[in-house]
Amino acid sequence: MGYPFQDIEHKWQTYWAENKTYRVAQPSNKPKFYVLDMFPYPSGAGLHVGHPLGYIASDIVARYKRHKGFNVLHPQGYDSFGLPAEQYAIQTGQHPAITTETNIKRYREQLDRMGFSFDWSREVRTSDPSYYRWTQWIFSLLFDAWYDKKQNKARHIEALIAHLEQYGTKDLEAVCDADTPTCTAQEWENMDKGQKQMLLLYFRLTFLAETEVNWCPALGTVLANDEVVQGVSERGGHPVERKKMKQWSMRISAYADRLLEGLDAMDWPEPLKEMQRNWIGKSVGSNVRFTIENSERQIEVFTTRPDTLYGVTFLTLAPEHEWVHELTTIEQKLEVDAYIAQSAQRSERERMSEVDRISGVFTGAYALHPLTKEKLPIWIGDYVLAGYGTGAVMAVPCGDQRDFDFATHFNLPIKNIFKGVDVNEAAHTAKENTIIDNSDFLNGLSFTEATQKVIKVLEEMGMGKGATTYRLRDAVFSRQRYWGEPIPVYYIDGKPQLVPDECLPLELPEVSKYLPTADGAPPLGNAAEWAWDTKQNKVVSNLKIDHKTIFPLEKNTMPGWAGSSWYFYRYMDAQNPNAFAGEEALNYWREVDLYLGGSEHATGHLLYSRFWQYFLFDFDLVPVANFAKKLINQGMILGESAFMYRIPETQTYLSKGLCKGKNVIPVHVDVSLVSAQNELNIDGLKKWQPHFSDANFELENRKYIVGREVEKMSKSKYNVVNPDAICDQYGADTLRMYEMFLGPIEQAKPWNTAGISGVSNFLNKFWRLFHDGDAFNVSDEHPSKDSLKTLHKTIEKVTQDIEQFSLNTSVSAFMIATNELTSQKCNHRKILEPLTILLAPFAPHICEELWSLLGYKSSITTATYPIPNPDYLQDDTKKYPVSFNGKMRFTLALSTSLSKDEIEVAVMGDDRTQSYLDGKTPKKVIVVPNKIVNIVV
RNA sequence: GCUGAAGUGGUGGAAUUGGUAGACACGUUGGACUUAAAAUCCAAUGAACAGUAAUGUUCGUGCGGGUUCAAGUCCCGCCUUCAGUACCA
Repeated sequence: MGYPFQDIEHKWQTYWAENKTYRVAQPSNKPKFYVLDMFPYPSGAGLHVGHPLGYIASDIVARYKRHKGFNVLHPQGYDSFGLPAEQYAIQTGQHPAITTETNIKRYREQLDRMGFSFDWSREVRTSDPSYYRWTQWIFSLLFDAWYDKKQNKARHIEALIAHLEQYGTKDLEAVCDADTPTCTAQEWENMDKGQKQMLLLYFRLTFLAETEVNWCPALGTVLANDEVVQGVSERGGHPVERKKMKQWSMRISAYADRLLEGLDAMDWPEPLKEMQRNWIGKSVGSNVRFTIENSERQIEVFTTRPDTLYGVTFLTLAPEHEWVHELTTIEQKLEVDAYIAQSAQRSERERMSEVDRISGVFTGAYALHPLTKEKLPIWIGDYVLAGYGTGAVMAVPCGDQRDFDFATHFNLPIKNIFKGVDVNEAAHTAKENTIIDNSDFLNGLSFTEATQKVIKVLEEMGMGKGATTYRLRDAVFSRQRYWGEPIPVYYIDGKPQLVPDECLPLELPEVSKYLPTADGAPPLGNAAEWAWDTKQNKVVSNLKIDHKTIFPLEKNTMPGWAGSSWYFYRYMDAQNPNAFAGEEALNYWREVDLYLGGSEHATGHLLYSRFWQYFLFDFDLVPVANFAKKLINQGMILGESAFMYRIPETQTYLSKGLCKGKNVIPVHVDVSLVSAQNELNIDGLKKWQPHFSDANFELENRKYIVGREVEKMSKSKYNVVNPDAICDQYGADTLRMYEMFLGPIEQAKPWNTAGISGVSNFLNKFWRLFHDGDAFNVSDEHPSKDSLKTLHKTIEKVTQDIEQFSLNTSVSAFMIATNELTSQKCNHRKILEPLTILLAPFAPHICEELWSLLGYKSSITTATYPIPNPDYLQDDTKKYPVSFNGKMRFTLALSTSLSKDEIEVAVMGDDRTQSYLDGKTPKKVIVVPNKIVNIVV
């Protein structure tokens, strides 16, 4: 029988909870270490074995650092605003807060069973008013801020107002978007309050604007770009369409450059940084203006290849471009209108599946080339996107493949401007080693030279200038949902006003229904009390709205990423009623030292959080701009789904081996009904879902064998493995070690219990080593040299592995050590003590028990981490490859303690060496740094 | 298409970063204990060939080349898988 893990685990979990063992002292004179997991959304399905992978790894580091003498902050909490609880509320009428509370309770039970060392006194929940009060506060801060490009930081809006009073919008061009109105100081002074407010909205870091958004009719809400996957909503897979709406946005684009440049210095995984770089998508080039024939208008295009300006043969505008209607000639009008209507109808999804399709229409208008004054036809094509650059391109068919295809398709001219390059078949897109030709003053220049020269000439002419564009869009911040943070804003004559800071939190009101209202307003429109009384400074009934002192409140709520963009600071000082975190706490903990989470958050949470941190840093509210020193992406644990195979239109299921060449429909079955050998438990199946009771099964070798496929773990695929079941059968320590043993932490892998007995055996063996029957049995004698060697080798290896985050190999190191100690029959106290502390981060319960059997109190605070003794680490011999006259012949074991002369002797003394030497005396023996012994005869 | 990661036994995965490939574990086979089973312990286990045997030889890290005394590791060219992204001018 194995060791009594159930008793032990229960005993210590109770002990830790009662003694508040993991509560963190602050401040402390110890060095700090902050290790954090991305907090979970508490879903109704509970935790599956995939969730804890990262938590176990971070818990191991946290426990290790504690033993190493660090003051470790290792908190946990819940990202508890979210769509599923709201959808459940819509279906059942149960308040999302109740659903959330229930789910959190379940999560907590599951987490506690795995023996995590979280300091629960610092728990945060994003849906708790005492928490989202500060989310709202940061929103207000962003509202009262603008980005000063000259100082390259965010500043208070008062500084902008001062500027406007003195200079108007002069010198602010670089700060704002192209469509920002301009004014003089005088004009500013003459504006009324509302007009001023509207102008300021063009500068505020969170602002209200008419934006084209991803509208999901099925969910009744707006989705962020990263919540839309392949044209359908990430959650639920509903279709998404483009729609213009008045929305709150966050001016993340102001930080595009800093977000990009900041990446270089960060210790985050390179693939993740690359994803963020692509997402920000910086392109350097220039804007070029083209005068329209017979018009005052100029069309501005963005290009990354100004050097190819002489290769332009036509212009293409996006169908949504604002001047399309104005430009189109009467003859072309019908055709153009039809094209615009048709492309507006095409969904994102269709656009994507028809990438190859070339479509477009001529407007009838012409532009003039800024240098040659040639007439260039203006076309419309949906390969040009309204939302990127200026929504217009200069088409250079010889240098861009899409322009080339478009030109070929519509028989437009193609002009070659590259020396010695054939552009009859395809465009020449390479920049390097290309010489510009046929381009007047640019002839003979390279890409770089030509680019610089063209931009200079265009700038002198006033027809263009160097420009940079980003793919990164401002983030839409409004959601038409109930279960989110209320936006602390009310409206006077449609102009947004902040709810005063001292009145926060602005708490979520009760509503009669969680659906949008009949007239399409968000769910908060259903609230009876949702108006702001500016006299009393409180929420009052909607009926009292008089637009004099009582005004309507904002009905949108914040998106899911709002609360998760700053939560790591709240853990530092979770109970503080006066600040999001106190100064003392912020200056002590500073930033997260190690952050663990999935790479799926690369362009969402991790980018938005960086944005907010830069902003808070600009306002001197946090000590560092970078919130996480080191980041590790743990790989996802996938499920191994099981399938039965049904013959269509029957209740007959074929065992996997019988399906060959037959038309069968795979049907998911619950993985808990399947053995490790893929045999289906048919009786269990019939009990699981009664409609299988009259099914027929065609067996092979009297067994029904299921098919397997690796998929994401999900309730609907019946492939979820609950960690509780593993804890029941093997214990939490085994689960913890097995999840680490599965492979490198960063790697995605399917969950498979095939190997778990190996880890379980190891813990039992380790236990038995120090037990005689049921009795604890250690020897106080001095351990043998071999045992000490085993011990110190293991200390060194495991310590290195934890530092390098190679936790799978450290589990192996423990297994090797236990095997060696077993064969040495070593049960010495002096071995067990350090080994227990070494193993404690991985298997805390069994180690606490052994530690107390050794006669000590809880190891968490009393034990210090062992240090390897180098005396026991040296091997007696080292193996060197030996080469003769530069040719390697064989490997020779040499004592490490030998001097250079002695090495020669050792070489000479070896039989095989002698036979190679063939009686000759070596001229010299060279020991080179890479451990090769060279013998020159 | 672009960007990134990865391809090693029947399986999960090691390999001190250029130096005995396959650690550790699962699985499999054989053995011990047992009336029996479970549990536990011991041994073998990349492939092929030769040998009664100890052992020896050859081949082996997706494919094809290259550098080197020496390549899973470095270089060049391919193939495959996974992830992100996509008419981004």
